[in-house]
Amino acid sequence: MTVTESAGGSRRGRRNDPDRRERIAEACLDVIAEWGVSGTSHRRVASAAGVPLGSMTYHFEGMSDLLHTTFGLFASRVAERFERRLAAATDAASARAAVVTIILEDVFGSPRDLVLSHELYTLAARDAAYRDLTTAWMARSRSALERHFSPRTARLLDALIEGLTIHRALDEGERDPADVALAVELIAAADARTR
Amino acid sequence: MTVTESAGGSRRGRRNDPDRRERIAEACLDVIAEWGVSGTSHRRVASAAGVPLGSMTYHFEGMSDLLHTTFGLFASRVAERFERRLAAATDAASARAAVVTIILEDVFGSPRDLVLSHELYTLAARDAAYRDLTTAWMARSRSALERHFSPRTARLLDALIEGLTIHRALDEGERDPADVALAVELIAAADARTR
Amino acid sequence: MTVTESAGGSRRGRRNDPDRRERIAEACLDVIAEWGVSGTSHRRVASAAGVPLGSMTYHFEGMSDLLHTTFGLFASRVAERFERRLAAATDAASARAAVVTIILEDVFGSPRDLVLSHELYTLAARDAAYRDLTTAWMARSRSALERHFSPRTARLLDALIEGLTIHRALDEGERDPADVALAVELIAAADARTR
Amino acid sequence: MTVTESAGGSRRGRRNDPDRRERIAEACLDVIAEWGVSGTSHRRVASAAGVPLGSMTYHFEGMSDLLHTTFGLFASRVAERFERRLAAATDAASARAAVVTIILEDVFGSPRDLVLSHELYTLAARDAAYRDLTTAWMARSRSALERHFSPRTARLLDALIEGLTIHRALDEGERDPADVALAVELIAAADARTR
DNA sequence: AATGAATGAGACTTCATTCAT
DNA sequence: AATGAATGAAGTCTCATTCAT
Repeated sequence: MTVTESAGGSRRGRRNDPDRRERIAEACLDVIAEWGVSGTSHRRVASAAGVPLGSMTYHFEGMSDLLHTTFGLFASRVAERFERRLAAATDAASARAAVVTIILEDVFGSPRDLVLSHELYTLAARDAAYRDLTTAWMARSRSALERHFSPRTARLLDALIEGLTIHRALDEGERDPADVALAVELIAAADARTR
Repeated sequence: MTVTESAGGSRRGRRNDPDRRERIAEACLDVIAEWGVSGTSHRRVASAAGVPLGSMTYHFEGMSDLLHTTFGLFASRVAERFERRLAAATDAASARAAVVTIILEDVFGSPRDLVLSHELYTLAARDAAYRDLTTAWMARSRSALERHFSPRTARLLDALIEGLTIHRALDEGERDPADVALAVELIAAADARTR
Repeated sequence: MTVTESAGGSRRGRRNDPDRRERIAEACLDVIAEWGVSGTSHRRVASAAGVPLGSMTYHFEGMSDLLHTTFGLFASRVAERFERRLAAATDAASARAAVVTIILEDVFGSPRDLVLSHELYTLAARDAAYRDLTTAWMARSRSALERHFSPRTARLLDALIEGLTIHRALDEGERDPADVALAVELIAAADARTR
Repeated sequence: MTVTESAGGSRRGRRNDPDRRERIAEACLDVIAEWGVSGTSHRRVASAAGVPLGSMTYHFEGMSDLLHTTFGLFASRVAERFERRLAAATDAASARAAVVTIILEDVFGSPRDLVLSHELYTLAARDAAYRDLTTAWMARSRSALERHFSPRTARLLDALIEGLTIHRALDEGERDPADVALAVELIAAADARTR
């Protein structure tokens, strides 16, 4: 193969580039984070990925295909981190602590992911074609929670995480981090009783 | 909304057709509901409102102004309904029932509002200029809840409503409506203890 | 824009260019003549008309609209010439001579019109949306012929004109102009008998 | 067709899949019938023929080569049918009947062939490179007619067929099939006299 | 011999905004 | 005060063709 351009001279060979598709999706994530779905164009993504414009519709059926692929990447990445957190918990108490950590650190801590989540939500709320992504994502979260909680509690905890996340993002007023721990306790406490 | 302008002295007038602006915002809401923020254009809104294209940039500074005004209208309308529900409650029990009703009927029941909410959330998550809208909206919700619950419980309930709403919208799997009532009970039960 | 506007003091403003649409159609005819319908693009027409690209879809709904308008112009222009020739004939003999002239001079004599005719025919053969143009055109020709011949003879003469035209255009072999006169006589001779 | 290449010695080979070229041309005919010459692309033809895109420019010099080959196939096929009809005629009367049949059934009866004919005509009217095809086609028709009619009558009959065909295709008004027989009689009658 | 990958040019169309009236 | 006309930029997508394999 012709390989990385650093080897060749000024020529930009790169004839076969099997990672091309993935690199584009990765760049697309950056573009969405910065410009929003509504500001995402083939041009901007191509430029961010360092590929010619014509490459976009060669590798992706169209904008929908590109967005779907990109958000699939994103959701799966976030879900993985979620799972890792909970897999590390050893008992009910540490599981509850893990949930609090997820909310306070993972979600509140990364504005980029938060923005991306909302972009996906909006897409999925409007267009069922993206709902497979959110459905699968939530299924993974729920499943991870079910290692430590009953199905019902898992559902409620997951919803709570979502709601706190949103309000943190959209409400400029200050919030007390202690609320998070309390809420988790309230919901999880039920688990002992109803399990 | 966009009070700034009409208050200023540099640009008087516009008093002779006060309905025009609002009619445009109303049409804009329809356009957003159908096409999304990303598909909303001056042309489409003008056409939906039955006003000439030139009218758009005459009555609104630009797209941001238009969107801000439009979503202000929307948020205020949804908040009003929320307040009305809770104002009708007479005691803690009926207040909890009101919350359940809000979730099951008002939110789950109107896909249009759900889509519009997400559009606004995404806008606000990315752009602080829209966060005054969401902040004010949530303040009204919280305040309405505080007629019956402690501030902390109000915050948690509000977050819960949000989270359940989202999951209902984005998860294609079936959900048990009874969960909603349970969750409200769990959160609100704390109120008695912590109040 | 640009509009070097010579004198004109109190003359109406040049901002409005009411002839714009027609000028574009005229330029489009040139482009089709040179590049064919298949080589006709907004860009080329805009450039030929000396208007900005954005002007194209402002003045015309789309390519179909542009082609339809343009060919309407063309057909009507050719039909006029046809009518004028026949209107000038005073008796059966001079009418037959007029038909021969039309074939030998008007049609054979202008390769441009011949090419344009074929472009329209192909369009109309495929797409019924253009058939109103050809139908109207033929109706005018027939009607002009009926000033001097019976309806049936008019139809046959018109068809003959068409056929000779095509063959002249597509057959590189030499043709005897006398054939044209003979054919017209053969068809028209029937007129005396069947009228 | 495109004999030039396979005859040359500089570019041997290609012997191991002789059907490939023809299969592509066949598919190209379908594509032209559906999309028109202007909508015909290598991609569409490759897809219709079930061959890889790269195969197109391998087997054909370019679009012109492809179109020329394809229309050669078409013209030869239509000419064959024409010849068969006339070869079956045994005397002047049955020959005239054959001509009427050709017009009424073969041409009027198959919209696909009509569209394809016009596509070729337009190509040939504009570009002399395709005129060898139409010239050869018409020579075959004329030759077939000359089995029964004088050269001059053959030419006129052929032109008449063409003209009636076009008018039938492009004029939405109703036509009387009897006209066809009459026209043939008028033209052919001359044959007896002038032969 | 044959082809999948890749690309730059250009296709049509929509857009927010400006400007003269 | 209000608007129709107009435009340059940018949108998505398709294309013929080249090239490395």
